[in-house]
Amino acid sequence: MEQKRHFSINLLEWYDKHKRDLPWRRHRNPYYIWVSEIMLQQTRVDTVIPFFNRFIERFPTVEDLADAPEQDVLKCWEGLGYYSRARNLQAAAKQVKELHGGIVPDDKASVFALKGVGPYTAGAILSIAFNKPEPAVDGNVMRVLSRYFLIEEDIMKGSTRAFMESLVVELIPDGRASDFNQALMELGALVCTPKSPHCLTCPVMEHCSARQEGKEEQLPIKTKAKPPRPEYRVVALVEGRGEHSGRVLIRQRPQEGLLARMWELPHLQTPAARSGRLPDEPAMDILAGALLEEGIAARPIAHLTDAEHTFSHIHWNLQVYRCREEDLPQAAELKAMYAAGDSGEPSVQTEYRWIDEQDMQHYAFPNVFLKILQNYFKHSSY
DNA sequence: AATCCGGGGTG
DNA sequence: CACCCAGGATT
Repeated sequence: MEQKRHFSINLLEWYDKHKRDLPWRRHRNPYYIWVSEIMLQQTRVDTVIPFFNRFIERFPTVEDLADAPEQDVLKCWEGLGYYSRARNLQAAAKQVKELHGGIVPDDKASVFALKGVGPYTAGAILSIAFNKPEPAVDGNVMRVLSRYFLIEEDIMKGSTRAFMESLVVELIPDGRASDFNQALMELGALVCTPKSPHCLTCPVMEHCSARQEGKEEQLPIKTKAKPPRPEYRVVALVEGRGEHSGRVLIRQRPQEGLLARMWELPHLQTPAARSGRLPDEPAMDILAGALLEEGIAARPIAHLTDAEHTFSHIHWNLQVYRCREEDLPQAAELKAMYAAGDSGEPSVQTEYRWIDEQDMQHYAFPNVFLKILQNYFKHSSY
């Protein structure tokens, strides 16, 4: 069909002139492409660039990544979000080292078998790094195609994605899979933007069906995500005394689940007051009780700050209280009990550490705790 | 097919 | 501030 031919030819011509100079485009190194594609999942190019440069500097090869301590990998990912991407990437690096001698495989089955690599990323690696005619359909691509071809199906449906993938395969010009897939995404990022697309500078405007129908702003059709549910939490920022003077208490999150194995300030969920936020006195009482139960010898002193953190499905409302380490004999005994007591199950004991500002270098925190800690150390004059 | 995973940008 | 961006794993 003429509309398809026009699209492929003009898009490629545009890309040859407008392609951005990006760190992972300076070499055709499959490892660079792979790392960049994982980072670019749900994350914008401008955000990714500094993280990518630091990551490659720290882990120049697949083997360096495979052999690194996981905490180093998480620390390098700190602030980028979706930390399972980092954990999966390292697990996959170990796969590549052991199964493929450290060489990123170029066959579909092997690439798809890598941890953290699904249909999109497999297609991106195979096409961009190895120029194989595989589709790499992400949000950008679905937006561009839904507009140009006036596809009014819900892009959240698997069947719509499958249709788009078959369409891309038809559109890839012989021998140009790498450039073509990158061009599609580049157009979505720079021209065919979610809001107010820049149709007047678009290389394929002439035969764009949505543009002709005046529907470009209405596409793509997409079911809305559910709003995140609110959660209310009280957080303890425990200031050490005596041998812990000038340091604060942090703990490591559980091995699995949300923010797995990252570090944080001790906190617990509380019921929501009518206004959401609990009044200080009850919140401090709850926190005091919880700290004691955890075997932490500390007492809440005063409200320090509030913070928020939004995940895709949860919205944390955090009330942070400055607490003071106490040497309560009861607490010490409780702590000893907890340490010695085992319920028979191989449960991992929560790790607690006392850290100062410099020690933060060694621990990976979610942004919300990173900011609370940085702000605290900046203003505290111990 | 539905749910669980962060963080930043735009208007 | 409301709204947007969305791949992969798991169940």
